[in-house]
Amino acid sequence: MRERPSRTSPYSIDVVLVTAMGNELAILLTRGSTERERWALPWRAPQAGETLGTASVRLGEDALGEPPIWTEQIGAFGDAKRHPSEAEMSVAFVGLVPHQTASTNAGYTWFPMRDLPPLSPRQRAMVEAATRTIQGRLDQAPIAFRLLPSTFTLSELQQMYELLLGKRLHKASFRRALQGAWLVEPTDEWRSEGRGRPAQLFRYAPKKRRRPHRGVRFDFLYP
Amino acid sequence: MRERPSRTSPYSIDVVLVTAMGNELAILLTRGSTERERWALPWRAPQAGETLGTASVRLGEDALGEPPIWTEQIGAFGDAKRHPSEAEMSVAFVGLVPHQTASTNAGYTWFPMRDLPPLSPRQRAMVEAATRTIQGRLDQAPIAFRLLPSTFTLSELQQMYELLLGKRLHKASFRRALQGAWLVEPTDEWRSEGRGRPAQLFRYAPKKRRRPHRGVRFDFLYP
DNA sequence: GACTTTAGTCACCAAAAGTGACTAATTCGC
DNA sequence: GCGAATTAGTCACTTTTGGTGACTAAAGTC
Repeated sequence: MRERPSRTSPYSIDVVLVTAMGNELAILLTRGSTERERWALPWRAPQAGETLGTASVRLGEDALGEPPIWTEQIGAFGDAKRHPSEAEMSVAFVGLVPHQTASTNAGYTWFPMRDLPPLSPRQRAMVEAATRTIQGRLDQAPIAFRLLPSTFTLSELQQMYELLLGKRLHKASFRRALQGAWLVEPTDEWRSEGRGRPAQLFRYAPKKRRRPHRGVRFDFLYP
Repeated sequence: MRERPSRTSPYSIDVVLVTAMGNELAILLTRGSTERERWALPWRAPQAGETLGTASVRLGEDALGEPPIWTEQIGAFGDAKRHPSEAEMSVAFVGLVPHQTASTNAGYTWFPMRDLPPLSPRQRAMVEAATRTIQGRLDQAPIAFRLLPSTFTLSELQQMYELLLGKRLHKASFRRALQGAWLVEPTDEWRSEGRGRPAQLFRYAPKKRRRPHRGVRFDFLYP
């Protein structure tokens, strides 16, 4: 990403690295030295012998010292013109970073998602699409678990889901659904955190389960 | 798509055009004159002043004489190497074609999805991803309605959903869900089709509806 | 020890989905 | 014409899932 090819690259690969910081989601930005000091998502030009997926992983490694724990392609963005590169088009990925490993290499900074500096229109669109991708995959991939430490309390897990979904959940309903899905198993550790009853720690340990067997749901959003 | 740029293009834009033919889904292929007579998805190199989305629509127009009634990006494909173009990477779209307009321009042929000729690995991956994209959007966009004529019987609609989902649905459940979603309204026409009671014709006429208000669903697929 | 705070569970109700059986209206075979 | 077959449309019943408030449990605070 640092070295700029002499000729403008036909497309770029960008990554939206997401982590949970406190009660907020945060994404990683860098200040490109050549791009008028503007903040930008990490990106690079495609390199020979490298697939799109491995390029996105390398971007994460360059920024954090280790690869994101989960990545997924968001899509190709070519309609919003402006981009830190002058590439006509960009392929974007989301990557999840557990909070422990959220220390960055020099030149990279976490920004709370609610308060981002100005980005190029195309990268702004990527951040919005990243949120939608995460929310859409939330019940198909262990996204919340990847953002938590390996053991966690059920309240922490619920707070993570609330953060990712952007809405409050009812405690009993959440736990009932969780139990039905056989996704967590209790450890024999408990954690006392200030006042209140200590909470039992759980780990992510999915078990085989009969596929939920549903019919059609017409969840149309528009009138 | 016909004219080949002198230098290999950095990427291509491909489209998976889908229609319903009889009891099967079909996709549109073309036999590129320069690519060893192999069948391929319609594709073209990016052109100046054209966004990705409009390029995919133009591909549909070139093949069918009119644009697909609905398109959506599937994603960028760069990992499977071989492609009719020698582009390193391709951006793929799905497009829906109503059955009435399924007549093709010269050089294009519909193939039933269950029985496709050999395609390049990358385009094969696109076809599989197109199916997943359609199934994933089925309850968020009026995909089934776009593949049917403007009026249809509820049995035809159910058969379309069964085709797209690849599984049988229960008649009463299907209709109950449909009614709850306020998606169709009856016309005063009936159609008698061979034997059996004539069926009432309906049209797609969504009404405003309160958003279904659900909690978390953990539909994890893997053990 | 009374009060507060957080964890964890329970019971009840409402909504949604699964299912088989029923009635209705037509064509087919005779 | 008439019964059998076929397809459409609806109903009633059961099971499952989700929403919700209230309850008990175990810690800290004063």
